Amino acid sequence: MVSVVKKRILRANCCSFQLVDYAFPLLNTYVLSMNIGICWFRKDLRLKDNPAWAKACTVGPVIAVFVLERTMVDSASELKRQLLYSHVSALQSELRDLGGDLLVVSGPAAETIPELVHRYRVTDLYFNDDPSPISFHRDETVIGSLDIQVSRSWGNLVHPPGSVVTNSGSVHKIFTPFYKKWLAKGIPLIVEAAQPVFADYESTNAFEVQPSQGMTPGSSGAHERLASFVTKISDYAYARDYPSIDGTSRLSADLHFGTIGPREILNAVNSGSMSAKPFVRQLAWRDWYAHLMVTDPEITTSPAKDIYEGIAWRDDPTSLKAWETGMTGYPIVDAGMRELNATGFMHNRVRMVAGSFLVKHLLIDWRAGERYFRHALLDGDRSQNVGNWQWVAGTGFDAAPYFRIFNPIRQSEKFDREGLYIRKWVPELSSLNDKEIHAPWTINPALLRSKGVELGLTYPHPIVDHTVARDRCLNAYKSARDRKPQ
DNA sequence: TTTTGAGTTGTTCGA
DNA sequence: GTCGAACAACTCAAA
Repeated sequence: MVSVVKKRILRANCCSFQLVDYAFPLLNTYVLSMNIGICWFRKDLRLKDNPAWAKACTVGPVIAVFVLERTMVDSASELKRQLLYSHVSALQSELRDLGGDLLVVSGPAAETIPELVHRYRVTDLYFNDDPSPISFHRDETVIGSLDIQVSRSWGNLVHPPGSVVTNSGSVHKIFTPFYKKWLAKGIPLIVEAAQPVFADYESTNAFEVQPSQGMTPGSSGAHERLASFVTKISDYAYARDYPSIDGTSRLSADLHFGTIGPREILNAVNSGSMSAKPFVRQLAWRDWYAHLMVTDPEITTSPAKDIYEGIAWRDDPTSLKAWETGMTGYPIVDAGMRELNATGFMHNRVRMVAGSFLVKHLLIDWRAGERYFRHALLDGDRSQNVGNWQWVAGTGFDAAPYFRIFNPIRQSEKFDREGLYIRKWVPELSSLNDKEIHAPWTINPALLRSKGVELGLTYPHPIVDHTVARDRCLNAYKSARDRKPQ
């Protein structure tokens, strides 16, 4: 489906002519020119609290652009792709309500942006930066091919990278001191955009949007989710640990796509209050992981702590597949992976358990898990995903110590005591009682059969033994540490 | 420069 | 069943 929308020409307020030094500085030749800006929307699919958009609106006629790149499509699950498309469509509607439009183009940004700059005689490019080195490299390439003004902002973090540092100016490697400094800076003001003046351009749709499944897309959806979370934020500290309770903010995908910014969230949750504190702390973690990736881009693909460079990861595609598909035989792990595959979301507590299981029980490289999560999670974001996987693997700054190995059975008993979460996502075990459901292999096979469960047939045998896997993991990490004495 | 205290989310063992 | 210690020293941050 390709719909072409002819744009109204809006020139009424278009009076931002100015004298600029143009093309021949040595001759000191001034010509009468007009600024035309592109606001390049990426992971900031909103108009409110968007510094790039706010700046773009102050200068002259503006063209709102979204570039759909191959890499974006390839690295995302079908669910994630559809969410992206529906957020982009929502932004397009918002812009149309303002009398403008979102120009959606397909192709590598390094080609499409320069083409647009040429076609519309663009003089200024605005966008919000992304902490991922892959995005950064792309942006550098785009900028390098242009000879126009470029304005970059940090729109999706509370405080920009480099602004929260130790007394000696370095980036914190421990979270708590970072958090204290971050808190002390307060909440930055939210920038409001002026009424935009749109340049004359046409929009085409580069993709088809499926009717959304439950989740209201765009900024309005994000604000609905925020409003609903605000009413129960005082329960967050307790409720967030229990996967059968809907106690988390469910704002992670909005933060990833930028349908809402963290500063707006901080304002809405009354961030100084005691009840908001544990949640605000999580937003600080988000900033920290982004800051670390900007200063230390290598952590995207290698351990932050180099003593762990030599861990002898196992190459085991069969186990990896079992993990990905929720067939490990550990009910809490499988429930998590199945929730992920079905919905594009996984509860935070279960992410830790499932992540730890892959890295420590299966001894599979955290990068394999990082790739899978980033693909499948609607909120899958490079800086956040890498930060959290390095935390789980124990290889990150201020990460879990290597000997802290989650016991998937204990975690299940503790945080899904009644098996509600497991029964929802692993229905073949739903006939088991609260005691039996966490570790079905410990139950008498005849009893299991009487409840319609036969291991190896209706549900897998556990692919590793907890105690054996735990020892194997400890040894693997220890020998990596021994090999790299420091 | 030296010193001191602190460090997301756990598990296991033995008293 | 409950409790404290060990896990393992190490790095970081700030006084």
